[in-house]
Amino acid sequence: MIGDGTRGAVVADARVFQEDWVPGDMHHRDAELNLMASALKPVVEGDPGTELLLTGPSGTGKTCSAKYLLGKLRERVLDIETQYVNCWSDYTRYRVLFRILDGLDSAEAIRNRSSASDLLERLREVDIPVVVILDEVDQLAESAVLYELYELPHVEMVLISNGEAEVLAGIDDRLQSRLRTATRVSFDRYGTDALVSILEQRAQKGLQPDVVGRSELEAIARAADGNARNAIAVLRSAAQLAESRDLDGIAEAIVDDAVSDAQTRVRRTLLEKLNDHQRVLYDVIASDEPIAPGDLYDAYEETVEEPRTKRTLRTYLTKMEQYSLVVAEGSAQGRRYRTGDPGPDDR
DNA sequence: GCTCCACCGGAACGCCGGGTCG
DNA sequence: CGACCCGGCGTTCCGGTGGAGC
Repeated sequence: MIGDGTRGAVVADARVFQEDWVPGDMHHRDAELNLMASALKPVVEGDPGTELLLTGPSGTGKTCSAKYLLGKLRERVLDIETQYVNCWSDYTRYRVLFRILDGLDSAEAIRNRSSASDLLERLREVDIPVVVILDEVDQLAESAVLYELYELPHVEMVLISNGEAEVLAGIDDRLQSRLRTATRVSFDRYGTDALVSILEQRAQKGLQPDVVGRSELEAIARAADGNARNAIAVLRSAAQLAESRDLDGIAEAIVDDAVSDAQTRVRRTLLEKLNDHQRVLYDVIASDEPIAPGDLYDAYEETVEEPRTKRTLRTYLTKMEQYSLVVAEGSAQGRRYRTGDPGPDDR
């Protein structure tokens, strides 16, 4: 097998199970896709369209639908650019603009000493329509950039967030009122049947023939609670577990193990994103939960050689809370921290 | 070719207002 | 009310970078 080291007895193409994989045809999101397509239609004809605002719980196909639709758009339209930005990792004005230009310009056109204003100017000079997906837009620290992008007539924004309130909370009034005309599309959790059909699609593309049956997929779908991302992650874990155990298929008995394996994988991935100080904080909480803020800082201070200040720890804890690695309960003196479960719910 | 310096983004952090529990 | 905690905001510091001057 040339150029493909991913084949095994069970897994045929591991790429299908990666989070950013976009299927060739979307299932169960026809109504949402139609709404989105009609909002983007003027853009294709060179007119400004209305901004799109996609909301709904995680794992309901918001990102996938947006990427899918923009992919289709690029197939049909020559003079259009699309770009995906995840505001979770690119949360500053500079990084958002850089990411957008990154997909448009040749890389060397962006000099490292360019300021954010330079980048905005460069984007202003682009002479074809640009459709930008801004995923997890509520994570943006400098939301003023949204207004700057809105002001560019040839830039069309697709904003994605769990809830509308989260988006509107951080942005200034001018943009808030203008976003009232945005096309809103809300995504609901998938039903079990829909999840099974999504899993079937992935299995057909990513697994060897006949290694998993419908009843196993149903078991996985039921465990996923309407969340396609989780369902696919569990299927991936199940396939890898089956392979490592030298089985020739995915039996229902393996599903429970696959669920916890997928959770472990998520947690490990998140923990790897923490710096040393944040990791110490997590370990302190894990070893002595629930723990009061004062005690947490004392324990941290004893462990680390050059401790950060309390103010910085608060910033760290907020971040870890957003990852769902940490849960904070109560307020003021009643505050307690404990470890959380990254998984079904949002980060 | 080398050094110095101006400038950038981003992290750390001090300050402080506001909220809340005991 | 007092002690404690959170988080927004402005400032400072630092590493990276590349151009000016020698």
